[in-house]
Amino acid sequence: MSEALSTRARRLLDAGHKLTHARLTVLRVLEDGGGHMTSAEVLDGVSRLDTAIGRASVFRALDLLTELSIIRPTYIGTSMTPTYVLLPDGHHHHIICTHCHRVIEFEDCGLEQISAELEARLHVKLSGHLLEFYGLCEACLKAS
Amino acid sequence: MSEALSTRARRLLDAGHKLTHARLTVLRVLEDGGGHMTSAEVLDGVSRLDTAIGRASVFRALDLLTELSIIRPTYIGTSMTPTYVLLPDGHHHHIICTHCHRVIEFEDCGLEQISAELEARLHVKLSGHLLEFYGLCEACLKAS
DNA sequence: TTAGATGCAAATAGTTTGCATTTGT
DNA sequence: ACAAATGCAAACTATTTGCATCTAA
Repeated sequence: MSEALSTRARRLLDAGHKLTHARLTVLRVLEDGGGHMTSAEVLDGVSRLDTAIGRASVFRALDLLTELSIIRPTYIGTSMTPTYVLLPDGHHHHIICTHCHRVIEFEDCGLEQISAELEARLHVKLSGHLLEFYGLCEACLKAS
Repeated sequence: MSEALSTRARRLLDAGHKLTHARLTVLRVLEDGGGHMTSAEVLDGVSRLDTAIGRASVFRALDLLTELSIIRPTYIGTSMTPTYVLLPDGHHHHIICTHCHRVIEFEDCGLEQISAELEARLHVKLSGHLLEFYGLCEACLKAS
């Protein structure tokens, strides 16, 4: 492990967790996959890189990454299983079409200010956020 | 059904769905429960009101309500099962403590403006949103 | 060195399904 | 009247667990 640590790997370390092969592999799969993957896709990607990594470790890694606000499980569509979204700089924003379940991502929107205000007012320490809008995408809007 | 329809019931009708006993009961349980319930809690509340309502219908109702942006499944804590949140006026905002999983709700924050801007720019029709912040609550912050 | 993390496979539990029957409109 | 929704219970499938072993720090 002579190479520089990725920011996310560093956050694991800083929080007192070990940088294990399983965890780093899950992280890599999420990053390569664009950070918008179901657990099944992550499991698949991981075992493609290394058959020896167990399913349980993948779930444990996903839980840990969630705990650290590095990823966030969210529901897209009707499926009962979540999609994990990377929170690149601690945040993420998207629109979910409630009809075709397409996801449209968009850039930031000045939530830092709200975040700072909440921290001051409620005495909390915020590390990230997710903003989801629901509605009809252009195509479904036209079709309706 | 001579009484006035609740706004939410009306939305079901308007979308072409029937106002069945099962659906209305699920809605009522969610409303009475404060709109922050796991599927287990909803199932429990429903069968408390009417034993005859089947589990499957509850899940089907939750799916439908989600489709209509009346509720939104979200992950609190580490549990694999979602918590359903009512989107009272189409939106909801909360802070989730990543350590103790406490949920702190807060009031609006001027997202209507962003919403309008996105609608214009992306040609979509938005019906609601959910804004989640992640971080440490006051208690966990002090303890750390 | 040693607490923490892993892999395995069995156990669990939450959700979905198929279909005959009932219900809302 | 009749399409839509229901209840049932069986079938599924994703996730979790317990534990002996291994490994990162």
